[in-house]
Amino acid sequence: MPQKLLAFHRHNHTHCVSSALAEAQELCNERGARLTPLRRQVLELIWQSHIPLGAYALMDQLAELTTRRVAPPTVYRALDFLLEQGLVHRIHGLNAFIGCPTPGEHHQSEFLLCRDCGVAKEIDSEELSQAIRIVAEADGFLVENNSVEVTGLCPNCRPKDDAPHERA
Amino acid sequence: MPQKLLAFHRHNHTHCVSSALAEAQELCNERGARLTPLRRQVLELIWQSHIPLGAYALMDQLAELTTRRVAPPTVYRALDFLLEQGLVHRIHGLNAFIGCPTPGEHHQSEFLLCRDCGVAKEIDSEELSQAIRIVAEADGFLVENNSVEVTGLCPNCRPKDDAPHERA
DNA sequence: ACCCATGTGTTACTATATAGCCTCACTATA
DNA sequence: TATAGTGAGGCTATATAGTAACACATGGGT
Ligand SMILES: [Zn+2]
Ligand SMILES: [Zn+2]
Ligand SMILES: [Zn+2]
Ligand SMILES: [Zn+2]
Repeated sequence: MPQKLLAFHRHNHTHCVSSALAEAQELCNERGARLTPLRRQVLELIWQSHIPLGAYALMDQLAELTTRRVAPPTVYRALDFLLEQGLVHRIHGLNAFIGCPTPGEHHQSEFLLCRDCGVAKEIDSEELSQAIRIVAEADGFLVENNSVEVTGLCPNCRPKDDAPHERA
Repeated sequence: MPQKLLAFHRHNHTHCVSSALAEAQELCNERGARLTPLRRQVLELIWQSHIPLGAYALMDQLAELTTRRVAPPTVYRALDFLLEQGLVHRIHGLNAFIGCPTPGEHHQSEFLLCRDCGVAKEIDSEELSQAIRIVAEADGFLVENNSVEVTGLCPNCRPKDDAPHERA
């Protein structure tokens, strides 16, 4: 299983980062898009964890790294580029951004968000997208884009109440 | 069919408003919650159409109606109350609020959003919620709340390309 | 050399949301 | 009746998120 789909489990995250960056570079090359140093750096910062990162947090980290002041437009422009290229997704409910583990393929923005540890896991379920399409079409609605943000507790943070039998 | 589920179709919207307000009052009575004049007025303003309304737009309208200055906390507190009572939903992708046509029942926040006319229609599909639960459970994720915002074109705004046969 | 397109720096600003404090009205006791 | 508690809402200020507009730089084509 690809590391990048293991957000909720212990995994070699260094591999997530390096493969995300490599894939991004490759995609941009194919498309003639320019993954500039700034854009790459922003992407790398977003991939530092599986927890969505806000634009201003990103800005601060960037400022520390470059030891220069970084203004909002700088980071928002980089984010816009990454969003256009499908390399990151925006999590509206958190005003934050998260790296896409499967860029390149057109897909929707569908996430499980743990309210305790903050980790976001992208879900890519044909059944789910299908269910949405069916509901929409029943209303004569033409779907262009969907955003699913499911909040709850990830396997690490949910109570282990499977066997609460008070065994002495 | 209840008026309030006809967002995309011509309907007697006055009835949406009056029944929403009546239902809200009833629910609040049952629960011992206080639907104060301000809260009622905010709810009524939100129900003025099926287009989600931003907090600041709401504020301005409220200020005009009362001919007094209205500060953000006033409207946000009313909105918080209405959200808690499940009388309105927040549309994160638009930073806006919309009346709930079926308050009382516990349900998720799932919407079709027309990017052209702006109308939002709440969808209440057990299949969709089910699909989400299944996907989440496959990851060991405990769902607490889900937010689905499907963007596209409503039946009125989508191109009528069903029979584009260029008949003279 | 020049032009042009694209990316980034910079300032200023708009938009959205919250913190904290005060007063008022209502209610529950003493 | 006094009085303390509670919750709603007015108010100022502030925090957080996102954008507009202009200046400058680079790099490629002519
Ligand atoms: Zn990882
Ligand atoms: Zn993705
Ligand atoms: Zn209506
Ligand atoms: Zn609802």
